[in-house]
Amino acid sequence: MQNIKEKIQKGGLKATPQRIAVYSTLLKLGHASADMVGEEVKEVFPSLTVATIYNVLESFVRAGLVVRRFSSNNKMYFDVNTYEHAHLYDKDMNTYLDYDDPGLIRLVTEYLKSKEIPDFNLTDIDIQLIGTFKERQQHILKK
Amino acid sequence: MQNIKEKIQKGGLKATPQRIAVYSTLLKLGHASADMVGEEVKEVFPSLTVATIYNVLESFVRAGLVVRRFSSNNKMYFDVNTYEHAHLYDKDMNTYLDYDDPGLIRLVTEYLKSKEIPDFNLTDIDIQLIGTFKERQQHILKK
DNA sequence: GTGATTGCAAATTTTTTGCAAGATA
DNA sequence: TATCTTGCAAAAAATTTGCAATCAC
Repeated sequence: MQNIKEKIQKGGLKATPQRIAVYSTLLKLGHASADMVGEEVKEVFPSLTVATIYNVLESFVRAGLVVRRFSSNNKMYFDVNTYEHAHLYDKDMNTYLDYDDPGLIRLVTEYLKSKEIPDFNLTDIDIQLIGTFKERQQHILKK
Repeated sequence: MQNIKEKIQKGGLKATPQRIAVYSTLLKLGHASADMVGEEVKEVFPSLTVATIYNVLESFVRAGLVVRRFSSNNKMYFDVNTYEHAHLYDKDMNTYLDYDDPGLIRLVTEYLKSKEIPDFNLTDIDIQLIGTFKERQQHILKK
């Protein structure tokens, strides 16, 4: 879409085809590790290099288009949804699912407003609900 | 201490000197990446290998003595404090600090009790307060 | 004694870098 | 055109593996 291009430019970045491809892949995936993006983006843009993918993702983070996601395996994850939302994290599969519950975020934000954490400049709240999905995708083997 | 040995054995593991060294290092550090543990443990046990450190940490995780910490850089972190607590995460320095606020955890736990998340077996809640520490350690350069 | 654990070295996986060529605003 | 961005290949960083020697129980 055209508005992807605009978003990228609004971040002060040049809207190259590579960036557009990565961004729209991220929109599709929601949150993904660098190589999940790589796998997926190759479908539409086979010539993209890993190095470029990392470059692009890094530029997105700097521009605030995307946010680094936390994980407990040793991979960097990225997330396009910059609105506030929590995550369900499947610890067996290392996968994320958005958990969209404005009430939860609001609750915590309100609570923290009353506390003043000394010497800390709070910019973000990240809530992960850790567990496992019952059945469903359990047949997919961890590689 | 003697009770480190007991804790390790209580987890069904053999209390080897390496494990004792790693565990007491973790107690000292609170939470640390594998190579932070490595750096630190070498002081007291110089012959320890990286491979062993990873083995030991992995065995601790399996035994429930230690918990994998979430991070947004590409490193695995580990945490000995298995009681529930939130974390302050300094995004510039990639460091953690315990944020010990039982009220916060309780608040969220209570809230989620009322919700039933479909198909999800919730085992843990992880709250990260992301930001930067004002001054203080800012002079330490990121490597 | 026996099975679990260590340590080595080498392999894998993930991320980063330097730099020349190319594309964007 | 001037600057930013890409792509390559190679390096660095982080984690894992196979296997023989060793140790804890």
